[in-house]
Amino acid sequence: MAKKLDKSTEDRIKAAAEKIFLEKGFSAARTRDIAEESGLNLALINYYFRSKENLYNIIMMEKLIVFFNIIIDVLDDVNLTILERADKIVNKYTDLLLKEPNLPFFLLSEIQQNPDFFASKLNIKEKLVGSKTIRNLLLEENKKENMHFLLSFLGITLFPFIVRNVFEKLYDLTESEFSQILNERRVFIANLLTEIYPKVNQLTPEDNV
Amino acid sequence: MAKKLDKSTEDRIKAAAEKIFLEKGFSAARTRDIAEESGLNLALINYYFRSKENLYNIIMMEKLIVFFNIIIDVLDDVNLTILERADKIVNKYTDLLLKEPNLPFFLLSEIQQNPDFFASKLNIKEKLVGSKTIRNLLLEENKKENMHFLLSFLGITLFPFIVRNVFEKLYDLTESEFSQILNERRVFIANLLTEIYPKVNQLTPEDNV
DNA sequence: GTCTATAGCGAGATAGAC
DNA sequence: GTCTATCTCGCTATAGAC
Repeated sequence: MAKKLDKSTEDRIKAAAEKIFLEKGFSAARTRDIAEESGLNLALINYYFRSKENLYNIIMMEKLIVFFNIIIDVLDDVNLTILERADKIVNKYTDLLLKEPNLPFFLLSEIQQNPDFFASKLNIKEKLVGSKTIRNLLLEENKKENMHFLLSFLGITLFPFIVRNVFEKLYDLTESEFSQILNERRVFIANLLTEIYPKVNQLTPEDNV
Repeated sequence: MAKKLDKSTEDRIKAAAEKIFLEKGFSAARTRDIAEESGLNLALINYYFRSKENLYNIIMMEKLIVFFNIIIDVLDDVNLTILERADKIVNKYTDLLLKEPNLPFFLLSEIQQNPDFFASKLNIKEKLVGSKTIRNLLLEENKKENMHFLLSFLGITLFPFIVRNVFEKLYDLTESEFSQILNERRVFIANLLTEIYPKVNQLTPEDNV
């Protein structure tokens, strides 16, 4: 505690860049926007980070890690049942994405533009696909069913955050009204998963408690 | 039939622009890319469409209509039960998005950058929120539950197309392998909806058959 | 380390020949 | 209508004073 209250110049640039890149994406973001947002000077961005692209990559890496670690950290926690793990993932994503609404879209656009780079970096792939739970899911005979379940679970959890803007505009909801829906959704998803639990139950025999 | 086999210059530019904009988005797309893709000349883009932005808007409008009409057209079809309508929507989106994988992301990025413009244009909002079925969903006392159901249904249906690249890379799937999963998913979703049908059933009393 | 001024280039748009 | 050549501007990056 009691770290420096006023952030270093480097941190101020990073914070500003994070905001701008997450809002606009790489191409539409201008280094001038970042300079203005940080209250600092254009030249300092290159002094500290060498180039716009380098700064972008640093932020993108950090965000990829934050995002995927939510799943990675919980996936093989054998102290929890599958449903408890699912619940924990839902809650952690809800906490994160209420704070950083632009995050899913930011990561998607990066992966969209640069899929091979995404696959090779950060050994996210190894950690995810190498996890015991995922291996169980994918090595079984009903691999396809498991893939559908995974897509559905993540869809139910993440899709509302991805289309947040669309729904707010279509239904004239304020940000805080939609935030409330997203908060309530933790329970809705938990109930939904319980209802279809027999199905889940079949899918990961080794892991169930 | 027997329309001109070789498309007009205008159509060739539009086709090329569609491809490039859907791949790269507005900012990253260059008019030079579009010229090259069409096999035509840079100057012709401005001759026919006046500006990059104008060309982009034309394409974006068309795509918004195509995308939202899938829901709008089926929503109030009283000849179908709610489940049959859901099924039809799933199948129509699957057909469309197998052909145009970049479409959801393209529309999302537009709405992300320009939410107010999206809301005001094309009276998509009026058509969607004005539909009898949606009004029933939203005017009831259990409005919140219905919103959750809608988010879940669309999430299960559309999310796999949105994260297509991510899953292909993480699980080393070819395009055609994932296409097969998406095709099989029509049935998976139909079954899932049947399982949770009692819930659906409560939600739209006026409409059920 | 921080700033101002500017170099250098890439991209959209257009003039003008055919 | 279609092309080549070019104008112009806005952006990233950097030189150089403090």
